[in-house]
Amino acid sequence: MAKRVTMEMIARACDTSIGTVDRALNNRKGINAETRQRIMGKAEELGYRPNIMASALSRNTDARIAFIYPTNAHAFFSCITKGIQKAEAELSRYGIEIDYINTDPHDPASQLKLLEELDFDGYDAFAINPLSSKCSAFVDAIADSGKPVALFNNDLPASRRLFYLGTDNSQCGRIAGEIMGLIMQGEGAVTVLGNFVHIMPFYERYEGFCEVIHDYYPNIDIFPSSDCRYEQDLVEKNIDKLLASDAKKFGIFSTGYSCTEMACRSVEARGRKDITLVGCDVSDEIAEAVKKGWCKALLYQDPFQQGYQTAQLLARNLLEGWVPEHSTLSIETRTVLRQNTVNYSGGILRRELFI
Amino acid sequence: MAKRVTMEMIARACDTSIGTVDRALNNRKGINAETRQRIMGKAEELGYRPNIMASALSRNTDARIAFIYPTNAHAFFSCITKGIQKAEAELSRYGIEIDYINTDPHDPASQLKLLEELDFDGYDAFAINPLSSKCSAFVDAIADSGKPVALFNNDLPASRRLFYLGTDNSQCGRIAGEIMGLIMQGEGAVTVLGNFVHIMPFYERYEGFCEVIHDYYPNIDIFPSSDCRYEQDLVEKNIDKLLASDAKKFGIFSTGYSCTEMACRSVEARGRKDITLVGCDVSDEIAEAVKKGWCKALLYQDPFQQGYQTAQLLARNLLEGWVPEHSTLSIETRTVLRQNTVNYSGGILRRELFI
DNA sequence: ATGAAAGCGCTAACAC
DNA sequence: GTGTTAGCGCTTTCAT
Repeated sequence: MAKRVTMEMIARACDTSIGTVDRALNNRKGINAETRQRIMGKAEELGYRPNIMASALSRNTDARIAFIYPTNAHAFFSCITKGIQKAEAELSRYGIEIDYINTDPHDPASQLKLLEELDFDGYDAFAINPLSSKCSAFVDAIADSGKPVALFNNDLPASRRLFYLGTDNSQCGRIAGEIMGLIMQGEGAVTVLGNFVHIMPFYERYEGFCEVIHDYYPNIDIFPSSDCRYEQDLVEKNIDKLLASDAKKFGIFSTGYSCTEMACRSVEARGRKDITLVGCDVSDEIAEAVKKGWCKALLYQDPFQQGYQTAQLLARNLLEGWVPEHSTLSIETRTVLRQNTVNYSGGILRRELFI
Repeated sequence: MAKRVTMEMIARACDTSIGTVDRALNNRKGINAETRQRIMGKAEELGYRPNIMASALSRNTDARIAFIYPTNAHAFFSCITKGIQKAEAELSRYGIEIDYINTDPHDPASQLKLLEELDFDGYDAFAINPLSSKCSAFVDAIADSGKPVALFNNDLPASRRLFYLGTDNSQCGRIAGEIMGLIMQGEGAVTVLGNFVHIMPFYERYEGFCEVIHDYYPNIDIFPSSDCRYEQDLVEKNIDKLLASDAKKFGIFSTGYSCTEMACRSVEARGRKDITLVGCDVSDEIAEAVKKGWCKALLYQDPFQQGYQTAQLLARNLLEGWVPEHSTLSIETRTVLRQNTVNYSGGILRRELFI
């Protein structure tokens, strides 16, 4: 092992005690400002890097991370949870504990209420999937108290988060546009389904999609579509409108899991494999539709990774003071086609086989 | 922190000393067989799990992993190295060191020679990308000595490796077939390029590809192609033959980075964007061809992950005795289209932005 | 074959 | 504000 620089070496070099070095290095109170400077300088000079194992061993008490995010029955959220749990299992050895604090995905207000009532002192770090821009105030308040807060799945760029981790929604839409254009060979009419009013990322996907169709496949017409909320009827109406046009080829880009499920049902009920359906997210029902050919491709946000990586990175910040170079961290959107739906089970990339 | 079971607790419960518990738990010599049994039983009963931090701290000396794999100038190999290096940086804190032992990718004999001469005693674990089935003997010899050996990128299923980690080549071919079928709308003629004689995985990709074309797109003809080795001329000849047919649409599946580069050049030189070219791996040149539309899609093996994960998992085995549930671990093949080539730079998924 | 004890590098509690 | 010291859970060496 390369000779490791220890706190004791710094103490000797500065002609002081290891206790004072500890105070300086860890920003504790009760230390003379210039002593701190001197020690920090020496540590830098010697290339000191804390031994996190000794640290965790000595601390002998867990750090707690609060994971605040919505859940419901859909696989998307349970995959996030599984990812966090995997990280938790790995991190428990390093004295990190995680609390799961869930609210309803469709009720931003309940998340805000929860944040208002939460005892922040009980936690050392926070990971939040914010449902509303009003969460910013809480993020900033926590950050002010010196504790790290990570955002995932949905960003609040104006907040003082340590980092945001998620997929690039615009690129998701762009890839969908590319697949659509390739399969439709640059001609026909398409429509985009989504719950645009309620869910911000859907709009970003829509924009990315339109950009690509516009730039690379200008002969494909984009039919304006009205919001689908969570209603099959509205989906049918939009598809009816699309099919009523005199185009030769038809395409549908569905920007979220719920409308993807509805679109799959609709295309299957109509028995129209000639329609190029491209969707988002994976569930067992959606995967089945892809296997049978009703849906041609899916864009996968890898929710498991979103949970796992957020937890891991936050732990790294806690354990070794790591900070990201970029405050926005992305998970690459994966493309799922018929031949790799087998990798997905319960809407999740099968982690018993895949790393 | 949940009350952790320590060696001291086991020692007390067994009315023996912590030193003896250490001997039992870590399979050291100099301990009575039944004492060992008793201690192991108690440890199991109490749910003992070693504290790897205390262990590493106390050991105060590094474990060494030998990484034996081929390299040349191509991005594919440098990405593997970058992945290993990332793992190394993370693992150095846990007393793990890595040695990089490289040979020429096209010279299996030199790798064998190296294995013959290597001092196995200098290492605690081994990660090997084997170039020949003759490596099996070394894998087994090392395994017999009780040290873990992981294989990556290329498997030797008959060997006594701890695990194999890589992509599913058959699925890579299947996905390529799917993309080809979708874009060609199920009709036309395709050929498959590769270096089949020398490189085993290429053949697996070929088979997967043919399966899908056969099962789902039976109206696409597959033209037999002769081996391309590393020669542009041979690629041109194969493509000439393909184009000489009376098919309306043409497709090319290229099974490795070198023939993908050559195929991109050929398609561009011919100015034939109508040819559906699907390739494997990413380099700057290949990415450029995708951006410009000469190549429609790439299948990416994520060499970075292959290196990174192999190192991480081997370390986990060393530090905490982890063993995989399945001895074959896969990295999911990624699909790269024009809209996500920007994520790749120097043939690698940009890790400064992407997790 | 077994036990005792000295650390590994750090934190936290206490003394000055 | 600073120094001292007792552990954290384990490995390793030295007695027995």
